[in-house]
Amino acid sequence: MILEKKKIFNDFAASKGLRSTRQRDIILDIFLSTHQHVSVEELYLKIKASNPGIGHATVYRTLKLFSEAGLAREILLHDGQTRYEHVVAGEHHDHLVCTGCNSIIEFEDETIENLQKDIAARHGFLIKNHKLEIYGLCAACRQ
Amino acid sequence: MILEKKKIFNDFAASKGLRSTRQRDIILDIFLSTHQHVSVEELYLKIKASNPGIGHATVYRTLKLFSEAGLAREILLHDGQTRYEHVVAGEHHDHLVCTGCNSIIEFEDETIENLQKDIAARHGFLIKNHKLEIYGLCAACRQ
DNA sequence: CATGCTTTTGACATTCATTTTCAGTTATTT
DNA sequence: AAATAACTGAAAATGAATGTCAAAAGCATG
Ligand SMILES: [Mn+2]
Ligand SMILES: [Mn+2]
Ligand SMILES: [Zn+2]
Ligand SMILES: [Zn+2]
Repeated sequence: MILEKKKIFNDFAASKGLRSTRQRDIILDIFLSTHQHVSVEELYLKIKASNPGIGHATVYRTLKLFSEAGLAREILLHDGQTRYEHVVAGEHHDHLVCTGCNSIIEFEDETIENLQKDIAARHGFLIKNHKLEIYGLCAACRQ
Repeated sequence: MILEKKKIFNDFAASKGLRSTRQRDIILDIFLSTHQHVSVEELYLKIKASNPGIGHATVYRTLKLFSEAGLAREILLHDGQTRYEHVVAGEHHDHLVCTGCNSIIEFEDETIENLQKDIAARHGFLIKNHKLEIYGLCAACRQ
């Protein structure tokens, strides 16, 4: 799984003529060790703990590369911080975002996905990606 | 229509003990004269053209009030600028956003809305609001 | 309509996430 | 090893949005 992801990135890097660097290896390792929906700052702090030398800019730049490589997906919720989540090949999901405790519940709904395709088709629109976020209170926070 | 919206705002202002000011009147007039999805900066520039005195902060503050009053809805697309659109009572729609020409197509789909409610219910989640944005290329930009 | 109290305003400073810059470092090719 | 090009990180810059605060304006009261 992790090796597979590293291979995906290496192949992407090779195809783009990118160099293999210590920083990219470290950032990838640490990104792969995180759970869903890490903010750049969270990741940066985690990286800095073991590798004090690595700078903000490099983390930002590298996460964008992961995103291009198809390893990561950028998520923009409503708190002004960009988050990244792991991409699982062939899978897609959307989010229920709790504004009480900031937790995120993932869901998939094929019918919604298909309806989106229908709507786009009806307008001659070519879908690149989409975001469906439902904001509210999770079961725990409703009490 | 416009008078009705002004009344909604006046009632809201009254209920909140807000004062009636020249600036709020002007900003409301100009907001009501715009079409969908104006960015704060666009609106600010339009306002400044006829009323050079009005400041950025006031425009930001006032748009938030319109939003609270139920006249306007905040929209956060992927360009880092907050936009506002007109709220039509009892109506809701989502957006197809063209990344080629920045145009926005609105759509409504009751089935999607209901499926969202089902999903939320299944997770014991209380919906406050949601956003569904489909990014891609409009018919014109696909050519 | 003068007074006094409270809200509002706007210039300016500040914040905060992200991006840019650029000189020094490092990876890769020869 | 030298040449070349990409990469890095510190610091500065950016840009949207918010906070500050003294002056201005709205509103209630006598
Ligand atoms: Mn997710
Ligand atoms: Mn709209
Ligand atoms: Zn919660
Ligand atoms: Zn277009």
